[in-house]
Amino acid sequence: MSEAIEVNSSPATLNKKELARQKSQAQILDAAETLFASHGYDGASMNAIATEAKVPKANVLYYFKSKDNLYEAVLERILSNWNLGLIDISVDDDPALSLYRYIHLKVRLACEQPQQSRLFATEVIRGAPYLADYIRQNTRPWFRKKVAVLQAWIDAGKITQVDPSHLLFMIWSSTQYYADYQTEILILQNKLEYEESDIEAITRSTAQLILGGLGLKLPESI
Amino acid sequence: MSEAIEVNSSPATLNKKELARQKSQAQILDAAETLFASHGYDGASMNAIATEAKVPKANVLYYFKSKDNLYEAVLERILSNWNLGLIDISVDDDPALSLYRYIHLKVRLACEQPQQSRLFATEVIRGAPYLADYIRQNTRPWFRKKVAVLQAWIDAGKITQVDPSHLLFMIWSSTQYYADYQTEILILQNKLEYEESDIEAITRSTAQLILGGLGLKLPESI
DNA sequence: AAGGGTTTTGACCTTCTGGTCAATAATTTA
DNA sequence: TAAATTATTGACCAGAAGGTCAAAACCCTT
Repeated sequence: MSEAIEVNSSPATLNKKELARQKSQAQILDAAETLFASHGYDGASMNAIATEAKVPKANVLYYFKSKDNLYEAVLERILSNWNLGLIDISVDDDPALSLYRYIHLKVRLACEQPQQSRLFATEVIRGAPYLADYIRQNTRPWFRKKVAVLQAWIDAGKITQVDPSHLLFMIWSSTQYYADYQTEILILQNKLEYEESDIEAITRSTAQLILGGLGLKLPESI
Repeated sequence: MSEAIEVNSSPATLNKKELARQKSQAQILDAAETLFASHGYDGASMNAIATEAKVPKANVLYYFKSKDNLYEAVLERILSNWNLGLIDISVDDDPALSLYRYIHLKVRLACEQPQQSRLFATEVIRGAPYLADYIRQNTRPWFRKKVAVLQAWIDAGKITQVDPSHLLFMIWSSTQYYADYQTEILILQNKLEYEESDIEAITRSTAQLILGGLGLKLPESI
């Protein structure tokens, strides 16, 4: 991924120009995220994004030199947002509790920010043209560390013997599913939208199945 | 010449026109499926589809009146293909065995026909503009029957008490994930493609976790 | 062999695409 | 205040989009 649009973060220079720039950029990024997520890269036109952001199209191209560039900026914002709330698991942690927390976090993210998850999904489905490098250089090392942690838990007899990679994939899939397939899920359950109680119910059921499969019980103190 | 033979020969009138039509249509549908899956609805142009199918663009529009129509035809072919291989579960079945078989089938479908799964995914992510009706009228009744079966198993004490809907979602997600996120999974595992042995390994791990979460063991006779 | 219907195809149409640019307006700096 | 920067925006461009059409090629019937 090439360089992002620079975001001037020095709080000292809070003149009107900086304010306008940040406001416009945020508006544009929000609009782009919405439209890229719902219509895909090609389905979201610069015109539609500009209209949604309530700025002229030429203004969008003034801040983000090209559509590619804008798309990259949206992806980067999503990834940095995801990394912020990331919960880590490590060898000495209690498996049941830390896995439960990780699942809870992922479910909440999926239900509360489904757009971001969906945009990520469409990017990967297309073959990850923009994210392949990121995954190789950032996600893979992280993934391998977590696999090692899970393997250590298995070796210590803390959880049932199971392929750690597939365990991680199962956690990712079963949580992300509620974002990506939201439309189908809501139709099947005859609902209009997720409620706060759904997040808890989904977390509980998902954690129950996965932890159960690992020979663990749901942690009592939540 | 051979009029008497061809008229009543078989359910398919096998004259040259019919053959050409079926061959062309199949070529076009194949090409459209490939391109819709990899580039999305808007990303796949009629021109590209025609080139991939090795027919002139006007020919594509002769058989399928519009892009919308072609897209619908592709979706319908996928759904009918999926319904063909569908394994049903019913109350009197053995939970472990029938769930294992269902998971196995889903994993194989995901690994061997990832395109179809991905196209379905992008359609649902976009809000299922074409499939919402189908899901409401076909999938939902089927879904509720299966939920009832699972609930019956729970009531009979055959499986652990868990929300049946979420159980079904977990099976769908954890299998479909290997198609939709194939790119990411292959990068993380440093592989080029799935092998036959992967299908077995994925099935085993997935089934082990889900069945374990239900208080069941992997069936020994597979 | 002739006629009627279907299939094939290149040329063409309109609309929309991402992107450019020069003129103008606003703000900061000197 | 004047000069220099930076931001805003309508007009515009070449190319690609989905779709139309009529002439030609093809096949089947009679």
